[in-house]
Amino acid sequence: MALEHAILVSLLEQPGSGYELARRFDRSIGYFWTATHQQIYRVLKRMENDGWVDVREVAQDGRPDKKEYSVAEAGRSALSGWLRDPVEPETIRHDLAVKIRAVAFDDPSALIAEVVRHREIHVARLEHFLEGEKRDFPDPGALGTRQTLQHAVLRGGIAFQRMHIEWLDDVLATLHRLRPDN
Amino acid sequence: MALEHAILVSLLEQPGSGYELARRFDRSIGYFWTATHQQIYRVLKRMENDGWVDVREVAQDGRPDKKEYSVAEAGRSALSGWLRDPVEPETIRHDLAVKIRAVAFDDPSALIAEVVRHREIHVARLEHFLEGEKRDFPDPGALGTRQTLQHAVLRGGIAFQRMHIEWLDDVLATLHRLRPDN
DNA sequence: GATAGCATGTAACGGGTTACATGATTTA
DNA sequence: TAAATCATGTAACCCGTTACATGCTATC
Repeated sequence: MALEHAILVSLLEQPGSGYELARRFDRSIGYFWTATHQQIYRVLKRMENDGWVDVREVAQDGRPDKKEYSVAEAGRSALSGWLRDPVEPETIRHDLAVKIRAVAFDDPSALIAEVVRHREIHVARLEHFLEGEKRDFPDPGALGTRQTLQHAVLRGGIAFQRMHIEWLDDVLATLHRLRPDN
Repeated sequence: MALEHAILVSLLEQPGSGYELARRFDRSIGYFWTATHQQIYRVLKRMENDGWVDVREVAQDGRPDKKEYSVAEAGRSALSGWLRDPVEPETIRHDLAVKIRAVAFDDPSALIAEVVRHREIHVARLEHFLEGEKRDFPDPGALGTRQTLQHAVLRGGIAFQRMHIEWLDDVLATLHRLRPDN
């Protein structure tokens, strides 16, 4: 499990509330990890109980109060220990691949639309990532350590989207070859 | 959720026991989906209760009896309906990416070994996939529908491994640039 | 005699998803 | 006045992981 560690990294980069963390998981952290606010609040509470994070009530005007979390010493060393533990490479669970093999027992036409839809989503994500790259890392030669690492992770997200788009093109060509009448 | 649908596809390709399904999930289905025998037995029981699969007790000599499952009509139409429903593209959850960003607050050297380890695992998986390709699809021009689709899925797995290896090389170069003394 | 393979399960735990719930403020 | 944003949570359900459990047969 890395959600708690992803939260620790994000809070080390910048302390913030559960709500703010949820927004970060929609943006930069979303390049490699997703989490909903429900998950985040649940884990934050556990981390608070375990002494991994400190909380500070912050009054705001024109907005609800918030709880600002920051990393405590125990959290820092928990992260450090985890960094030294091996983690498993990601296992693939790809619904589309199941559907592709299922087409052998069904009509391909419905799947073609679905593959096109997925392709569009990956193209949109790629564009979003490329915009983020242009905005946040315009001069890759002149980055600090933190940004150099963030950029390397973002390049992984970009490569992931590009690979998907190419593979989906391949799948589409294959599906069309199955029915030349289409 | 696609485990039950992956099982349906596998049983359509070839009826079999829970044990046999578990082995298939270690092999060809493992290109795009993983599952343990515990999961499979649990889901098979549910599918049996729902009338998606039929069971037949098969006595064997020199081996324990087994329950051979095959797809029932209700299972076939459930799969057909699912094929027509949109599924979400995979969300990325990448522990290594969390670790990479965490390095900004820790020593990079431990991570380098971990990245090298991951790279080796992906190289081994790539080789395994390429062997499977050579063995099962030696003449891609002369495949039936089912195998053409299986091959397309396998090409996705191959592309996934290649992308990973390239990205991990990129990450390693980045980490080394952070510490030119290493 | 020990290990590996065949075959089927139960139980406990934690994580992820979805739905539900509240309440204030700002903007269209 | 309706919708969007800020902010925090509870509850239920299912899925995936890990550990435990049994017992037979074939091979080394």
